[in-house]
Amino acid sequence: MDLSTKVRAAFEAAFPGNDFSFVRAVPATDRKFGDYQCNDALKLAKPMRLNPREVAAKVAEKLSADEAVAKVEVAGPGFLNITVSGAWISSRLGLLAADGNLSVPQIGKGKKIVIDYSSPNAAKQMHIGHIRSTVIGGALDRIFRTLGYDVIADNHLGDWGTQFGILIKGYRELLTDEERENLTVATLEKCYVLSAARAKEEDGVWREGCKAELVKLQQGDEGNRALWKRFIDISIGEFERMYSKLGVSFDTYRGESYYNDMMPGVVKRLQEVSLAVESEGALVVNLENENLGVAIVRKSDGGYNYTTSDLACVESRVKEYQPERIIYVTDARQQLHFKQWFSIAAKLGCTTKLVHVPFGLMSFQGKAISTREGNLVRLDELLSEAVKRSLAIVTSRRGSEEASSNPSEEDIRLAEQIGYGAVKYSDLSHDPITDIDFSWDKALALDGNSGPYLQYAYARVNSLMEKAGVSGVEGAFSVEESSERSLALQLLEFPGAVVRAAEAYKPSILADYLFQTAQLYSSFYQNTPVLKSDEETRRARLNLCALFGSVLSKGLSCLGIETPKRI
RNA sequence: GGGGUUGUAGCUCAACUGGACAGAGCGACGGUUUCCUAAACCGUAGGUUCCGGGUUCGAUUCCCGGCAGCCCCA
Repeated sequence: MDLSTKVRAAFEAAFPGNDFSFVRAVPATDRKFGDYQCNDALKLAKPMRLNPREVAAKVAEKLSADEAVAKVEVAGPGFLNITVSGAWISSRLGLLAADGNLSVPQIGKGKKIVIDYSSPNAAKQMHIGHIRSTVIGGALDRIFRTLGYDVIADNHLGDWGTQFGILIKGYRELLTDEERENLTVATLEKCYVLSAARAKEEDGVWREGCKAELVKLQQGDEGNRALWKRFIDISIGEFERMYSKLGVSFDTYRGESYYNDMMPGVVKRLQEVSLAVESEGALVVNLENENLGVAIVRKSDGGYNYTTSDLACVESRVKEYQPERIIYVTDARQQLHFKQWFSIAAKLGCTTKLVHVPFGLMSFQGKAISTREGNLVRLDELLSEAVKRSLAIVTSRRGSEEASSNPSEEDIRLAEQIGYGAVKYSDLSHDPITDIDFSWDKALALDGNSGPYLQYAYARVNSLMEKAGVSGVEGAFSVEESSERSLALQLLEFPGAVVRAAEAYKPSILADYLFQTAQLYSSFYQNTPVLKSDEETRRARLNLCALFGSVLSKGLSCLGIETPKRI
């Protein structure tokens, strides 16, 4: 039984007949107060018209009867400070180690959720602005799966719209045969820029040509359709190269085009229930009484916009999957848009929980990232730089000239794991809502609170276990010294950290937990001998190390970060 | 003009949803490799949590009013 349950039971025993479901024990803010604290006696005192210290004292009396509790004290205005027994900690560690999920509760069992993230535009290269949605979404994806949810990861590609008219025209007339043969996203991007520039330069003929290609595409012309399909396939192929480096993968790539034909139906339904009304030629939904302004669902030229396509998309997903909720990971600028269409969806009878997870803007050199600003750093450029920097350290640690001038395959692979881990961790370790001004040094930090710090801790624990000739937990745990105790108590918090990260939609909560855990381990490692201690202590400490390794590895895998066995 | 969001150490960020003396990393200064990987560990310095009110036994956290940055809408 976990401690919160025990404390709750003590409240129940002391004051029968009340609802104590909110009562919980949390790790003590300061170890000198004990291992755990409970502040809930203070909340009860007023409604019960009792002195808070007396409430706490009565609960303490009941609690002290429990053999898991070594000491319980009432402090300050009515805090309960609880010290648990070493035996209890050991038995809890045993439960954690014995469970394949490390006691992470399977609260999502039988529940389906859709997570919509990354969503780059087709035919354009990914850049550092795409990291956040991809990495945060990817982490949430893995965290929810760890909690037992059946997750459908969907990539809502920008794969439809006027840019394809421009692209097709450019492809037909501006590219060389060779470029057409070996088509890449970089070529497509260049092709788009050239063609768009020409259309803009008052070249009416060119512009009309682009428009004509678009119309043909929309009307299902076979040639244009095939070309479009090819652009999309090439784009996805290249995106997947990035995704594999970032540790994410998608179940579906349903871009805007997938929902295109459903939009008239959505508009029709909006009109049927009189939600949408004509205004200056456009069709709009007025949400002013909710302070959400006005959402346009069909423009005056007959075109649709994102509100309509998002409504079509949600209808489609609900019909196909009946998910418990749908999570959208996009930048914070879109908050109003999401509030608007969430509200409309609810009015159309959608009962699925819709969640927008907004993240802060990424800028570079103080400016929003854009081609126009010329501050666009391509994602593959960042990732190769990450590998380059970690490779330099990896090879220098090898010590030989040979290793640094001619790195082995193995070292390169290691440098990739470290470099990508550094990039991912630097984003995931912050609250998503924080704005980030990109800098190479921040994105590629290799020491302190960084991905490599965590990977290093893992490599060390792994090496320790190898030397000891053990592969995992064997036999009982035992915690004696304070460095063991601190680490042990921290390890017990792992399931809670995963749950909190999911509830708040913040992978940063898990990242922060793992960093703190690794810090406690590093300190333990430095100051507490393992291999050289006597047989009994050695086995117990090795168990603690093994469990730390499992927690770290599972936690990092939730963040999409690899844990090499050796660094 | 309306709305959202952020404001915490020199810099980058935490603070488990209202708890005890606000914690880390980087940077600075000092120390630790005959000992399980020094990408590490230990220590020192550094704070009016933007400002002013309010609620509360208790506020970085909640409420009201300002100020500043970023963003969205018109």
